Amino acid sequence: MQTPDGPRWRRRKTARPAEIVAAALAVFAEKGFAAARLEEIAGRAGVSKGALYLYFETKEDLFAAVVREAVAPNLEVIKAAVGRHEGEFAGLARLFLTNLARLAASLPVGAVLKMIIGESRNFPELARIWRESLVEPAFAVLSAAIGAAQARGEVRAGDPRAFVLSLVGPMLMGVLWNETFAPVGGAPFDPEALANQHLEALLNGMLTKEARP
Amino acid sequence: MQTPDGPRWRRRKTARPAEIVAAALAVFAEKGFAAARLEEIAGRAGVSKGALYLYFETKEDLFAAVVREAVAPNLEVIKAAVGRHEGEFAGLARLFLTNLARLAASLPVGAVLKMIIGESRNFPELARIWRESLVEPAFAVLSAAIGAAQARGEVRAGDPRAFVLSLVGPMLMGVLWNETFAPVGGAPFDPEALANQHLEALLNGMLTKEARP
Amino acid sequence: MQTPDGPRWRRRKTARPAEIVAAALAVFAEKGFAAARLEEIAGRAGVSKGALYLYFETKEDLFAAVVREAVAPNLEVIKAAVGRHEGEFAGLARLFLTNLARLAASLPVGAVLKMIIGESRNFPELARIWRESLVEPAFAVLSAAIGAAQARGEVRAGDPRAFVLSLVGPMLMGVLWNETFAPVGGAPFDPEALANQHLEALLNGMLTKEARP
Amino acid sequence: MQTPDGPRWRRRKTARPAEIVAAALAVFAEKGFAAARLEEIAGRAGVSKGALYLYFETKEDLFAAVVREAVAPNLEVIKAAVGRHEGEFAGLARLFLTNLARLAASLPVGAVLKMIIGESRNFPELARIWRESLVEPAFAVLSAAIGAAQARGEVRAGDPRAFVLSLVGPMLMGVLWNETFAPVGGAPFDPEALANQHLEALLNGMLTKEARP
DNA sequence: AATGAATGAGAATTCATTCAT
DNA sequence: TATGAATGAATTCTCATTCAT
Repeated sequence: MQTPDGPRWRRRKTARPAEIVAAALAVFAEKGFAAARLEEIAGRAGVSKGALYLYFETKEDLFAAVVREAVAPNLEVIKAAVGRHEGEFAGLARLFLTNLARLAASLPVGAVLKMIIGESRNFPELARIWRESLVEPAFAVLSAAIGAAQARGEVRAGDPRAFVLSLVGPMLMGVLWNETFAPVGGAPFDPEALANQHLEALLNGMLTKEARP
Repeated sequence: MQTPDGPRWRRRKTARPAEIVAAALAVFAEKGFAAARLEEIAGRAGVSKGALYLYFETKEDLFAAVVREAVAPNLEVIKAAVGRHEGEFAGLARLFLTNLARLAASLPVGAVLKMIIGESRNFPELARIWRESLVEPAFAVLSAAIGAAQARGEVRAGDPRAFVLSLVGPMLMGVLWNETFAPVGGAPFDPEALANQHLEALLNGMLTKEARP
Repeated sequence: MQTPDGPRWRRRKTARPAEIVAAALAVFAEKGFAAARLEEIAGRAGVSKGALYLYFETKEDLFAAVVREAVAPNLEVIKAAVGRHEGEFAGLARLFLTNLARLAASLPVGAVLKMIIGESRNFPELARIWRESLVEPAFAVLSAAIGAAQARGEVRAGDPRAFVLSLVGPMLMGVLWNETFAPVGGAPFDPEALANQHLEALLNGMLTKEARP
Repeated sequence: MQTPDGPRWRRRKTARPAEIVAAALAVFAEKGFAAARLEEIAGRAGVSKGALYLYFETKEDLFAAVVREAVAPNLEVIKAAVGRHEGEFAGLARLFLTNLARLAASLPVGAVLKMIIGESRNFPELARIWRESLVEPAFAVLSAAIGAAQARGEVRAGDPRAFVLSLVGPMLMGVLWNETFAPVGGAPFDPEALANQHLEALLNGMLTKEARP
């Protein structure tokens, strides 16, 4: 069935599942799980409806694959941060947010986030996977680093987990904003600019030295 | 669910719509529009499926009512902030976040936010209503205040809109977190504590004076 | 409950069933049984939906009343014809068609006819009532008269029942036409003019003497 | 209804729509639009409910297809008559009624007629299509022929359109009778016999020469 | 492997009928 | 009597899933 000089065709075949998952991510993120139609996913992936069932047992199974797939690249960001446990907290923070901004530029972070938020109650299993394999590890790494920095007198007193939200919240809301309001006329945020400005403000204070009490 | 010898139902023409909208908000927020079943909404509101149609023409119409209804209480927060246009920016920021935290304690802010984010692509009209009647006004008030404070040398240089995200992003992510991960074992955030800690850190700097470059 | 000088009110009450039946005839004729909504009938009769059930057990019961009611006045036409059994056939035919035309001018003959035709398969009982109490008697009277006239050498040979159709068919199609095509731009037929012209043509020949073979 | 060891269904993409339309015509004619259940149509067509939606968007759409489809064969009758514009009117009349009788023998003319009459008020658009594409053209051809015959002194004076009703009314009432009363015990009319007898009577007079005034 | 016609369970919607008022 | 809010069975329509081709 396969000509020795025509590997293009075989490539295609191997890539099918990934193409389907990519199309599915787009549709699930846009419409939500229930409103997403398999026909549209198949169409965007360039295959027939029936073909989906050659690779995935059910719609839910496909959704699970999408979610699991989406975890992987994000793990890189954490690992990149984890690799530099030592040194000042500011450096870690900068590294983390910068990587997040870079990620947002190349991958549909907003879409994934929206999907997770939107479907967590309908698919607790997946929310758990996501939380346990990605979110909690990230929180743990960052809040541990913050705790250590506090012990060194480097970071002000306070709940480390809340500080994590202080750090990443604006970034995440930024990508969610782009996902939610940009399509209806909202000016989008540039993740990188947002990361830089927020970092300086949060670390050093949004108020000027003169304005502080 | 019902006393066997009591009346099978009771006339509640005036109270019904609000009860239905409340039940619908809960279900739509939990499941999303498409996965929400009218039977469940009716059940939670204590009426029959058919009764919904006495007050709302379609499922979509009910959803629109829910979304529109949810705007009003949030507008209060903005108005409360607008009342104190003068004075230092720090005061306005405190007032705003505090009100937001108070709101989150009494109303399902996270649920509403999640609903808007999740369905914005499926119901652009409603996303537009939200943006125009609530989100942009809030952004406008806050970024104007920030711009003025910058002119007075009170706030550091930077894009005022990005600063708005720096200010409210952690709060919003906090309520979204509670909505998303609390049901699967995530420790919830207390909105008030989050607001206070984030305010002090953002305004004055998360790093201690000694740690600053 | 009734002032001695205000019999209007009592009248109203007594008239209720008749008013309802009249409204129901109009709606059933216009929409057919299944598409007719009790709410519309009630509205046109100026009563509430619930009030219908004070006078009629079910929608079907109301429909039966309408059909039965509609039989009565038509019976008059037949009786008027029956009263003149003797004399020439032409006289009987004229009398019959003229009465039919007069009836059509004062009562919704077309609507009733349409209703009967449209619902006969869904309500065989009613079709049977209609046929046995009105249509067959009319056919019997007319075809008997035709048979007698044939025996007298007054009417040409042929199936008397088919001649009945020849006689009344155009009139009935005329009222059906007015019911069906007049609302979408068809020029309506005047029953009386139709009756007169058809009578002369049918009885004496549509072709002129010269044109006959 | 199905051999237990045969395939559960068979692909019939091309044949299906016509089969469905035929089944739908039968059910719509019998029950009327509103009372017709898609399940019954599907059942009679030998497909599932869902399959209907592969070919027709809605119940109304299917009904429209049925109505539109039913125009075509009837047009043949008119065309056949138009082909003989010249010659005596009697010949045209004979040709027309004979074709109509033949049509009634092979196609459910009565059912279609009943459907149109019954639903004209609920679907004015379809009544308009029927009137404009079939009924008025037929009326125009026949009344023009009658007018010409009158000018030649061949047909007695009178409104040509009314004469058209005189000509076709009995035939149409005959097929409607068969549709309406035959199922409840009424003796059916034979269209061909009816056509022949009516033609002779109408053209030459139902009364014998001796009986004429 | 791949297609897409066909299925059928499930959800929104309608409306005759009931019943608290 | 009279009302009309409330019910729930019935019907249309959708779409994940299956399976003949």
